[in-house]
Amino acid sequence: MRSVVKGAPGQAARRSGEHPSKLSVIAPLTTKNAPPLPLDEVLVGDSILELSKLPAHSVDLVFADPPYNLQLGGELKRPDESRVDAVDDAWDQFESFQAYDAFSRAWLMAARRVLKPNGTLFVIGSYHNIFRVGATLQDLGFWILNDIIWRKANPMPNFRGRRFTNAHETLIWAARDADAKYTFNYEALKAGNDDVQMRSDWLFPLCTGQERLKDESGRKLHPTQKPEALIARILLSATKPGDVVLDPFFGSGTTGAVARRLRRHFIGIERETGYAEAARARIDAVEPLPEEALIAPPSAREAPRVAFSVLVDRGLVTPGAELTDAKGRFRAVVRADGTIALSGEAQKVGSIHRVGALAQGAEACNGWTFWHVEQDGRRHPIDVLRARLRAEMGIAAE
Amino acid sequence: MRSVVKGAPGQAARRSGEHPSKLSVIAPLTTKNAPPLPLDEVLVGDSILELSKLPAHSVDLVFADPPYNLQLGGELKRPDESRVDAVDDAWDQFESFQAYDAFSRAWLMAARRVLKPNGTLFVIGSYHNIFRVGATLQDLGFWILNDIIWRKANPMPNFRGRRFTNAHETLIWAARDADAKYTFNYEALKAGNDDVQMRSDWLFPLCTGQERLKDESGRKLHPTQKPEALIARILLSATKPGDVVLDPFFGSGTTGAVARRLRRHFIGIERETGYAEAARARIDAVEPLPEEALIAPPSAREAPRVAFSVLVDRGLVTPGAELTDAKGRFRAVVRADGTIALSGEAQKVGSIHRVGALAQGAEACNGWTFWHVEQDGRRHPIDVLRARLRAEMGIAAE
DNA sequence: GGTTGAACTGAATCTTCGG
DNA sequence: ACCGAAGATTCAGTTCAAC
Repeated sequence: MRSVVKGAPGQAARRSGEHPSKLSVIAPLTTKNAPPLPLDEVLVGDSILELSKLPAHSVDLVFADPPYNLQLGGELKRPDESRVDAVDDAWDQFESFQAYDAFSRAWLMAARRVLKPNGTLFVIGSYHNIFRVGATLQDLGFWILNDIIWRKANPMPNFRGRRFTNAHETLIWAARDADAKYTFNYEALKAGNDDVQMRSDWLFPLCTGQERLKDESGRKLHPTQKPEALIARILLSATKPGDVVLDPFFGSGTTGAVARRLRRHFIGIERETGYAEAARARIDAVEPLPEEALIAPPSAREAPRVAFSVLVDRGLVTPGAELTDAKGRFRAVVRADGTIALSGEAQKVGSIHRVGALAQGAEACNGWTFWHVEQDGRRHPIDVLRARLRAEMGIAAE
Repeated sequence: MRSVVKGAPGQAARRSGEHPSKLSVIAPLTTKNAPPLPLDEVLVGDSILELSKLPAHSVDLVFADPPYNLQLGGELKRPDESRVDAVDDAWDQFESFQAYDAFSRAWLMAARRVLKPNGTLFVIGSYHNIFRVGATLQDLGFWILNDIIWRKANPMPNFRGRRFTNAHETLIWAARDADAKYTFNYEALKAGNDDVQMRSDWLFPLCTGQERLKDESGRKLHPTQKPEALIARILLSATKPGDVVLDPFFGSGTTGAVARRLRRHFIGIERETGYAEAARARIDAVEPLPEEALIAPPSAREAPRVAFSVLVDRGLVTPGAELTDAKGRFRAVVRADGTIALSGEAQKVGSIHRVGALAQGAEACNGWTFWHVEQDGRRHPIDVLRARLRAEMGIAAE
């Protein structure tokens, strides 16, 4: 069985893939030694083993919700597959930490191999494990971008009254490499947050009620099912539609359900057949959102570059026209080649940015917002003209 | 020079000391190899060296704000071209993660030796260092009780729009040993938190304005001075009056100032003479709170929750009376059922807390301290009326 | 004296492209 | 890889000068 999200695997991968030149057009995701990406599937098996079968540099985001503590029954294994014995005295606690670190190291290394060079990783944990996971991922070369706090709106109280209510969990967001050009949908997040930057502390309720998967007897299916809103915030922050999201501890499949709804591809790895099957059924029932609902708001960073000279060429600014700053303190004249000349005693010629900086005695200046033209008796930043041209170009392109 | 907080060292230590049977009554804090505790002093020197000179098992709490190892790149400018005054001090520079881990291990081991068996440690950090510190302290045998998030009310934004606003720092609270019978003032914290358990996420503004120490030229004295409210929350949570609080990275002496105000003893260790001297002067200027203000509040059982409606029922507030905030900007009318109605165009009815929040456009509000009544031409918070009622009820019960 | 607005500031791992 | 230039980017405060 296979849940297929709209769009063939090849298309999606090509859309968001790095190094397109290295990929064959016929079989874009196949190399001699690696099978194609099992997109939108739940792989049943050991995380580290399954990760090792996937091609390198093939996923955009890893979301991981690894086991939190050391009392894992038979689940915790060393990289050599030997089992870690449960221990409870003080000396063996140290031994257990070491074993947990080896486990973290193994899956983080495997995940890092599978990540695209510009990919990022989110991992969630509590104070029991997150410090060890964080240190380990730093040691492996991941570059932390943020730590993020999931503030629980409705945490479980501390029944014995001996500690603070454990009302949060910690996420670490890290790039594969320090110099990665990672995806971060800054403008969209800000627009959805009352036009202020999204902070590193996120408030969400626990996964309860209808959203919480139940087994036949009405008991919760999975002990640590995460709220979909939390995963959605992650995918909307650090991926684009069509991107590939891998979850090596898939559990009840929240990552897959959210990915399908948001039109991202997913790859799930889950060791227990029961969870994997429940996840597949859950994901199949998800209706992807209409594509219009996922269109990102315009991002200045991603808009095509338009040189000031093009505005002159197209006649939106006439050579000889006068530019001023917002308050009319500085003046400059537009030249036919798209440079401008500062008016006054010391005439300087250069780009809108350079001359704007010179006028203010600053090191740098965004000429698009600094310089204004007068139209209909009012001053407008020349950025307005650029926006007008971009709009025309967009129409022309269609 | 020596700042002396009320109470002789020996008395205080006896009051809060573990294992009194092991201490001589004549010289309670002196053993053959260890000098007496330098209470309420700032020791100038290397943290690890100075810690090693102190007697073992002698302090109740360690608060540590170690270097964060920020690893900043070039300079950063705000969108308005002003320069961000970064932490570029030599003491924050480490060769590698390995070097930082060795440093953490050394000071944590030294701190652990000095802690009483039932003592606890708070350490604060950011994602740059906190994961390493957390893993190290677990390795050393500390037992984590909580991680705590300081949510900054007014963090510095992310100027380049490439990450989430780094709006929090992380504290780890750990016991010296897993079986420690540590101090946790659960009832007091709950009572001061509108009778709900104190959560692991704390909201405080940065240390700015009058509280921030400045040098002769008006620049901030120390780059990372912490808000007193944050340290006060820690001392009120995990120590009792007379306890000994040690801060191995004393800096501008916030821990000492708060300890003195709350009638705890402190020991500060600071490497830089300039900071140590400023800290001493700062602490000397602190007036300890009256002892009555520090007596542990009656437990929740003794001080039953009093609903606002009971104040109305008992006639301490009359239906129809007007409530205002401290500055008289918002007004509300008391209704007979104990709800209040916001005055103005859009009348809102609800609890004192809810309507207070609505008035300010805030998420939450403590109506007891927000709303005031006018008596004898002066405004008093309605919390005063609640206190009066509780006093009457107490008398009635006796 | 009160009000308004500009200036300043805070533990920050803070860009991208083309030559 | 390095370098220079284009060009994108801020929130909640406090302080202080100007009215």
